[in-house]
Amino acid sequence: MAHHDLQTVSHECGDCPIRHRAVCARCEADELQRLEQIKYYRSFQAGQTVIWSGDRMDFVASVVTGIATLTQTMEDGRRQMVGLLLPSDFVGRPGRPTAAYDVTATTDLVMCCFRKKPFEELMSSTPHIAQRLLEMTLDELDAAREWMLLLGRKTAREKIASLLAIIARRDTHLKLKSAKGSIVFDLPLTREEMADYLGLTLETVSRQVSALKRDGVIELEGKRHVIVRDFDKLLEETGDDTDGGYLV
Amino acid sequence: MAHHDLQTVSHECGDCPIRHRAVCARCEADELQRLEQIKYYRSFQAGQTVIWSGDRMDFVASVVTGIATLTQTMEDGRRQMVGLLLPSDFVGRPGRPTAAYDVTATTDLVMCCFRKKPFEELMSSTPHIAQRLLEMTLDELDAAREWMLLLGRKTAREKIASLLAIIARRDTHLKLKSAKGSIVFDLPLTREEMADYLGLTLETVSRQVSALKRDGVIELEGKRHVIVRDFDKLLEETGDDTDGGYLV
DNA sequence: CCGCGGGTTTGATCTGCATCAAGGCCGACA
DNA sequence: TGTCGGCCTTGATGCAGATCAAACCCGCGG
Repeated sequence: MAHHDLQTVSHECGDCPIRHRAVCARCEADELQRLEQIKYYRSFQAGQTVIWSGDRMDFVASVVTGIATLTQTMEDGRRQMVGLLLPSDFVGRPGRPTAAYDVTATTDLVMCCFRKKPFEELMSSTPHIAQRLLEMTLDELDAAREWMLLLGRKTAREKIASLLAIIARRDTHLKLKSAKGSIVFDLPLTREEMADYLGLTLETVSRQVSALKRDGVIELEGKRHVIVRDFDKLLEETGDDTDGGYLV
Repeated sequence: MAHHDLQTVSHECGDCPIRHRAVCARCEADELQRLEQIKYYRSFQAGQTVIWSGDRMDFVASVVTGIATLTQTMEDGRRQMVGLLLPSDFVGRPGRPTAAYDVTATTDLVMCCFRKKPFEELMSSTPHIAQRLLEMTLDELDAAREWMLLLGRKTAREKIASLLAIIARRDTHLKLKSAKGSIVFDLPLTREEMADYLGLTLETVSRQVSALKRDGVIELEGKRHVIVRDFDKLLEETGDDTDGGYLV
């Protein structure tokens, strides 16, 4: 099959990761059409549960707008967040029938869903989708392992700084450290959610956020609005290697 | 292309995960031959470093015999193990030029390596290899997230019990709980390595192992040889859901 | 205008694990 | 056979973060 002009085409929902490398506009058009056919949108209100751990999950999806969390809960109620889904992040595992975690909308949320069965078929007929998914999954794995270091070895203050740095980075699309200018963002999580993410209690989170503010690392307007005037200063608090870039 | 008799063929290194689903013996033979061509073995002594984080990594590999660990280290020396590689586990990420973690042999180790470039080519021409890798990576991601719960929310005693349960399970290939009979195995890790895995200090590990022994949850012969007479009793100590199976 | 409730802060106290320190065990090697 | 060096255990003490307990802030509905 001859390939024609090279260009990137993406199906219409913004940053959705289920899009193709630049291959061949014609072949892509085909696949995109098939994607469109199995795709639908779902909206959730802040606080709503998207799916419970163990439930049958017959779709895969990507976040269009809003924020969702993945959490695990122990019988006695101890909770650990194991993932934070921002726009363009992907949820769901082809080949797995049930959800492995609770997925919850922490803000109003729109997801772009693909019915799983046809998605899997599409996947096996178009190899680069599997490769794209593999790449994304490897990224998630790296992030999870980075988080293991945080949970196992960082102090409360370092944990808070790391979380703030990650959110700041994600919000502003800076991949590495950016020295210039202030970064301003709204915390998408309550203190309790931050605690569940960091393996702390909400009181400790509150105290450490106050401490970072007192020490001039961050500024706060209200409880959620954060201003970082000197990102490097924040990075120093994370305990991470600062010179080698973020993901070594 | 016509498919012939269905059967599973595997290239000759034991449990290596880079093997094929049952497809077609003839097609497989082809691919296996290509795999053989790019494959080689490497041996390491206990304690040797296989590769340092950040180094160029021009192969992917699977563990044939022995045990290796993945660790991350902070500048000040705090260490967190982020993966434990037992026979048949896979290391390396297609599409990534450098290693993301230190890989160390904790016992004598034999790995079956594939040169990365040709492996990637093979991967793009035989889609089910990418799918197999995706599946394995998803499994690793699940394990990493399970571990995040452990690091963030479990007590020292629960952490030890969980580690013992995982090793016992891996050693004996039981997928879920098995009530019957004693399980006997050797700890493949020193107390310090266990500590690095669990986000504890070696002293705490030692104390909690002693405590589990004192409380009759495990028996010890020497320092490394563990006997679990009642696996359920051990599972109760892990804090995990015991009824729903292991991976919910 | 008040009262209510969810999220947050702050203080006082407690505790599980880290830290510091001393020995014990045991295999290797002279 | 002694002793040296890894690894492990055990004890004493300290401290970061958990827990318990108030009170504050602020948007919202009455």
